Order: sequence, then structure tokens, then C-alpha cells
Amino acid sequence: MARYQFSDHAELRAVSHIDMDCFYVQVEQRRNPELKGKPTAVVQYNPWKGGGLIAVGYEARARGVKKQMRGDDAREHCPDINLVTVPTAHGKADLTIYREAGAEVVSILSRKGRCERASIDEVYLDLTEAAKERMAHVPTNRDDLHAEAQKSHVLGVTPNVSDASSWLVSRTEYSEQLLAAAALIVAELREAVRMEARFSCSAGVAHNKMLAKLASNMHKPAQQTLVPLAAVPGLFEELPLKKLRQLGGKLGASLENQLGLNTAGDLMRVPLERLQDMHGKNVGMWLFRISRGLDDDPVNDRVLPKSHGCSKTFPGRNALADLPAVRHWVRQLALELDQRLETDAEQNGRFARLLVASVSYHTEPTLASPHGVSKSCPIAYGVDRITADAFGLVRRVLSDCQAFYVTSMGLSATNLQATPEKTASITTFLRKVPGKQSAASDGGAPTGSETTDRGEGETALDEEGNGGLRGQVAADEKEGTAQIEGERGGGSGEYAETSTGGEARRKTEVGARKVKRQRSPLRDWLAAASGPRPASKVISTGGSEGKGKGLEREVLAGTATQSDALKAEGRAASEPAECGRTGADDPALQSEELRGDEIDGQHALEGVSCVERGPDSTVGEECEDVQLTLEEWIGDRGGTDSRSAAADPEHASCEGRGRTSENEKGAASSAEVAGVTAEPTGLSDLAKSGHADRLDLGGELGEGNVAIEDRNNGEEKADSGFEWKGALAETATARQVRNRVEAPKSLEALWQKAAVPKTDVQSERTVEDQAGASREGRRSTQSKTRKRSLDGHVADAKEKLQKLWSKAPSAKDETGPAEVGSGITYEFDWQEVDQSTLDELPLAIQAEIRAAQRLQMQRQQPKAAKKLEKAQHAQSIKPFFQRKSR
DNA sequence: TACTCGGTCACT
DNA sequence: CAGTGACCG
Repeated sequence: MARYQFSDHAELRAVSHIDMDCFYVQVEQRRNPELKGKPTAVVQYNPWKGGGLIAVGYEARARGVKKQMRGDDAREHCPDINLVTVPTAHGKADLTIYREAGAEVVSILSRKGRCERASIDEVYLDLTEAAKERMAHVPTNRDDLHAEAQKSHVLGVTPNVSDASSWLVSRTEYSEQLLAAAALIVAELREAVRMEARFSCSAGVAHNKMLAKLASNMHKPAQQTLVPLAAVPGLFEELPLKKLRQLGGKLGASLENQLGLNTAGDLMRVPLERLQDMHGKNVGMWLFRISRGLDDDPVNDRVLPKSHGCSKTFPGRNALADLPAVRHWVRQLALELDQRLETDAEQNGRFARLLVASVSYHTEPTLASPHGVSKSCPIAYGVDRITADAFGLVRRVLSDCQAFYVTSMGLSATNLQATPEKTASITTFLRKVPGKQSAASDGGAPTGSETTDRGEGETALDEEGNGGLRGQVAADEKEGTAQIEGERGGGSGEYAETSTGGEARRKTEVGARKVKRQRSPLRDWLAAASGPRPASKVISTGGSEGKGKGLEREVLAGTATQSDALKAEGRAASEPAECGRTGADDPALQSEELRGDEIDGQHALEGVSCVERGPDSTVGEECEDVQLTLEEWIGDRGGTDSRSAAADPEHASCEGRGRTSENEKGAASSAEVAGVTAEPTGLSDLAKSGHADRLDLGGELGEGNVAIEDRNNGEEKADSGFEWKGALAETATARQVRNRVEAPKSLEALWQKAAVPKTDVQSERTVEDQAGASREGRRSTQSKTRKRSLDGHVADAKEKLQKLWSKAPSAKDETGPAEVGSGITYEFDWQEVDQSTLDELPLAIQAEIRAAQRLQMQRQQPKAAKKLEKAQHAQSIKPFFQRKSR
């Protein structure tokens, strides 16, 4: 036992868990003050039995209303209850207002120490440092205690205000002093929340997360509870096992059932070996420790969610039974998800990398428990892309079914990243500063960095797509009819290998990279729009600060002609009955070669269209706006070097609605040239101000981003469940701008990103045949088929693009100061830049500068680097809060 | 025929 | 790593 006791003050933490009191209700009461003091509950829209309660106010709780009730039940218990319905959007509940309120609270609670957002209405704080500082100033007089602090409860001390206050001011034990000081800080924070956000919350204060969480729930609402170490044994003796975090479910049940345990104290008496035998080494040890009130789980420094998801259930006979309905709802979910992603990008500079679609379904109406499956793919921003990709994923799931009943669907965007993974891009260009020696370039080219390697382009592959119109069938929710809407998606690819040079060449270039620059009206405009430059030295790039709200532009490729394959797509979508069939009745679906041929056919490579949509684009709002030929698009980008010219707006003739938008010069002007460049779309602000260096905005489409290492691991990848549909919706570059993802690292990877997930198209064989065949056998057959198809595309695409590139006039490149992307040139000494200058920079640039600084320090003082990282992290979230708390 | 709609984490 | 499942509220 002794070894588990705190022996060193340095290990002792002061942790708080803060939990908003019936948060959704408070949010609604703040919105509508008439509800204050009245029995209130928030119900989620759901006509069945009055909707489900997701929050119940304390007045209503006093009247017996419980969270598990439906709205109707609540009314029975409390006839005068105010039932507030959660806002809805896109046909589903929309929790945005609660998320925003939660962020508001977090911005207040994160002031005094490391803060971890645990959920929409809960945070953990590590107040160790703040408490230590505060310990010197703990009032010795009870009258000096803050009013909120006087309401503290101290476990093991008579729950009497004055006693608690006495306790707070009279500690002699270090651990208790620490908690007492933390409790005062927490009281102040809670008071700040009450005053500034007008929300009440409850808190627990203890030495770790588990105890703090336990404590926050002990006295609600608007109170706080402190759990001194000494109180643990007494507390646990009576505490039901299930109250411990993580033991509320099956694990807790199994402990109860198999070991006959009831309380946490019971658990404490189970030998470690027994626990480990039953639940494994890790879980066993974890149980052993938590039963003693010990918990090492750190308070993470994270105030933003790690993923965004939205989902909807279709219970009972609401289950979706055909693809049009599925697609409709996928789109509704995509609308919300896209909005949230854009908001996150604008506010926090973060971009998701992965799209996950989850489906719960059964295959017979009678089947009891639904089957849950999730599939994922790289995410491309934009409602249409999300819709198309997610629908592909979902359809992949359902394609094996003769019939399906989807009872729930969800989309989520994960792998949110705020900063480039590697510092390659900035270190690369920092090295270029004339007369300045960059530490980052010493220590050799970060050869381990794929990002850097990629930038040097062993094989530069540029790609653009031509899509086709795919018939999209969207069920009209109200009328129950279906309507066709055009959707650009898919699109066939075209490739050029514009640069070769293997390992040797790359290595030399890493050391002495030259970045060519070309003047272009876009560049000029961005530069002009960006306003005066700060004073000078180094170069970074970012782009205009100009607001681009309003119309968004997407560079999408498309043909006006529907290929047979695309028609087939439409058919598949509109005729769900086909799901699960082999497509034998449709030649277009019979083999992948066939599909490939069609898609690669003449008509598939005709145009690049510039599509615009409003920020709140809804079904049917998109319109095809501009058509450019591929040649026009490629236009002035000539040269065979991968890092050649920028797109030339002269060659881009955008016409149509977009031109006459009500937007001011920003949108209009950039739109003019944007159709063919990587003009940021819905993420305009951020794209312009942020990741330009990585993503190569505003020209230089051949630049590093699109260079791809030709690591050919095709065989393997080709078997991973994707099929080539030959349709790229947009250029790799444009897509990266939207995605903020690194270029695919292999040719195969590139295709996979472009590919639509495997659909119901399988082989000529019938379902019966397949049922008889072994899975392995079938898969390998498919793999071969797919591989042949891909090879055909490679050859074709390369040839075509090479032709185009050779036709294009070569660019007049200036070799100027290293610049990647276009837009503002920020000039400063990155090694000595002061905080206020740094603060002015776009978030992404800030992040890269910090990363570069860290990298440098890492070499010089590895230990200090860790500290710096922490400090920087705290710094990096500041803008978010500054914005939020305004 | 119904605990929604979010989230996080660990395992494999 | 993609996918599943446990757990939380």
C-alpha cells in the first residue's frame, strides 16, 4: 500500500472537474428568461411520445421529472412543465447553440490552468500550479473567503458552511492546503462563469480526475465539493461500484456479478492478481488503483473537440429502406457536418482528415438488433464531396443486402489537425532567406520527413479531373417523391508526370531549393488586398486577410455529358431494388474494365467547371457556372518542371452568375481567376490566410503539394476495397486546398482518394455464385480486374497530360526569394519574432513558426523544448478564446 | 417500432 | 490502420 501513497509533493496535483448544471436547460433559460425559475426540460424533436428529454431543470426534477422520460411522461408528472424543443436544421436536431455556449464556458474556465474539455458541458482543470501560487495567499480569516468558496463542501467535514470555511482556512497538511487553494480558485472561476456567462455550475476538487468527477456530482446545483485524501476510504466504503467512472457499464456489472462486489470498498479488497487474471494486466491494475482513489490520468490541454459528428436515428418504421432516402439523409448530415467543419476551420484553423460514415441497419424488418458498421475515407470539404463520399461508403455497406432497413446513420469528421504534421514546408523556405542562416536547415534535410521529400518532387503528378454529371436522386422528404438533381462528382482523371528524378536529385535539391515565382494577376491582387506589410526580413506566405464571406467557389471538373457509367450511377441511386444485384442486366456494370473505358472515353475529359454555391447551400442550389476546357485550365502552367508556373487568369474565362455576385472585390476578383486555380472555397478566409505555404494557393499548381512520391505499392492497395471510377471531381491541388491534406504519397493512394468506395458493382457472377465462392477467392479475382483497369488509366492519363503540358507555353520563372503560395509576404526574423508580431500572423503560420522554433530548440536543448511546446500550445489556443469571449 | 445525438478511448 | 465496441451524459 505504501508505495501507492503520495510521497512527494511534486506529484500531488490539484484537479477540478466542473460540470454545468442541467446545461441545455440553462442555455434555453438564458435565451428565454421567462423560463427562469420555472420547471423546464429540453426535448429533442421527435414526435413520438412528445420527444425525448435530454435535460431537465431542477424545478422539474423536484416534481419527479426524470431524464429518461419522454415529453408526454414529463407532462404527466408536471403538467406545467415548459418543454423546450431543441433547434432543428436539415431535418434533425442541431446542438450548435449548446456547443457554442459550452465553448463560452470553457473560455472562462481555462483561465487558471490546463483545461480539458471533457464534453459539451464538462471540463477538467489542472490547477496544481495556480494552487501552489495561491497557497501563499490563502486567507487566514474566514471573512476573506469568497462567498462562493464558503459554499464549498468538504468531504469528511460536517456539511456546514462555516465548518467548510474553517476547514479551508485552517489546513496544515500540504495536500489539503493545495486542495483548499484550488477550491478558492475554482470558486472564483465558477463565479466568473456565473457573472460573465450567466450559467451556474458545480465542481469537484481533488487530487485527480476520478475523485474530482465523483465530487462534482455530490452537491448540485451551484456548489462545489472538495475531496481530501483522508476522506477517500470512508467515501468508498459506501460508494456503489457503478458510480466510479468507467464502471457504470458492463465492466462494473461483471465485477458485481462475478465477484459479488457492491461498493468501491469491496473492490479495494480484491487482490490485484485476481483483478488482473479476470480483466487483464492493464485493466486489473487500473481497477486496483482507482479502488484506492488513485488515478494518474492527466488533465490534457485540449479545449476543442477532437472530432465532429452528426447522426440521426430512424427507429422502427422510419427505417430507411431505399437508396434515395439514404442519400437524402446522408446529404442532410453532410450539410450540417460541412458547416461545422468550416466553422472550425475559420475559428481554430483546424481541418479534418478522415470522414467516417456509420450505419446501423438490419436486413429483415423483424430482425431484433441492428447491425452497426462504419466505413471511412479521406475527407474532402464541401457538401457535395462529403455527400458523395459518404454515400459511397454507406452504399458499400448496404450493397451486400437484398433489402435493408437503416435505423441510424452518422457522419463524423475526425483526425482534426491544427498544424501541419511536419515542419517541412516552413523549414524549407526559411532556409532560403538570403543572408540568413536557418537553423532549421542544419542538421540536414529532414530526410525522414515525407513532407519535405514530397516537396522536392521525385515524381510530380498533377491531376485534374473531369467529372461527369452524376444523376443524383434525392428523395423529397415531404412529398415522398424523388427528384433528380445534378451532382458533380466522380470525374475522370488525367495525369502528367512532369518531373522525374529519383533519390539522387531529391537529395541535392533539398539542400538548395529554388522556388520559382511567377507574376500573376491573382498574386498581384492578393498582394494588394493584403494591405501594408510589416517590417522585414523573412518571408512567409499566407494570403489575403480579405474576407471572403459570401459566395464560395469550388473548382470542380465535369463534363456535361453523362456517360453510361454515370447513368448507371444514377440508376443505382434511384432504384434501390438493384442493390445487391450483380448488375448483370446493365452492361455498364458488368466489369470494371468496361467502366474504365467509358469513363476514360473522349467525352470524359472535356471540361473544368467552376461551380459556386452559397454558404448555406442547400439541395438544388448549386449551379454549373463556368466551363473551361482542360487546355484552358492548364493554360499557362507550362514547363515540365513540377514547380513551374502559376495559373494564368487570362486563360480562365469565368462567366456566369458568379461574376455578378453581390460580393465586393474580394470574392469577385478572386473568383475571376479562381476557377482554375486553387482558390479556396468555403474556407476562403482561412485558406487565404493560413496554409498557403503548404497548399500552394493562388498559383504554382505544379508546386510541391502535388508532387508525389511514386512508391508503388499498388498491388496491395488495389485490393483494399476501392474501385477506380475514373472520376475526379477536382484537381488534386484544389482538393488539397479544400482538404488541407498532404498529397497522397503514392500513385495508388492518389487514385484511392479519387476513387469512390467500392459499390454494389461486383462481378458478372450472380449472387448465388458468389455465395458459393469463398471470400478470398472472390476478392482476389476482383483485385486482378481492378489492377488491369488501373494500369490502363495510368498509361492513358500520363500520355494525355504530357501532351497538354508540352503544348503549354513555358513559364517565365523568376527565381526570387523563397515563396510558396501567394499572398501576403510576412517579413520578420522567425527566430526572434516577438509575441505581438506572431499574434498578428495567420494561425497556420504561427503554428509553423512555433514548430520551427521548437525544432531548433530540440536540437539545442531537448529539455527546454518540451517546456516551450507546452507554452506554445497554450499560446496557440488564445485566438480562439479571444474571439469567443468577445 | 423507439434513449437522441452527440463525444472519447482502447483493442485488435 | 480501419473498424468495432465500451462508456459517458
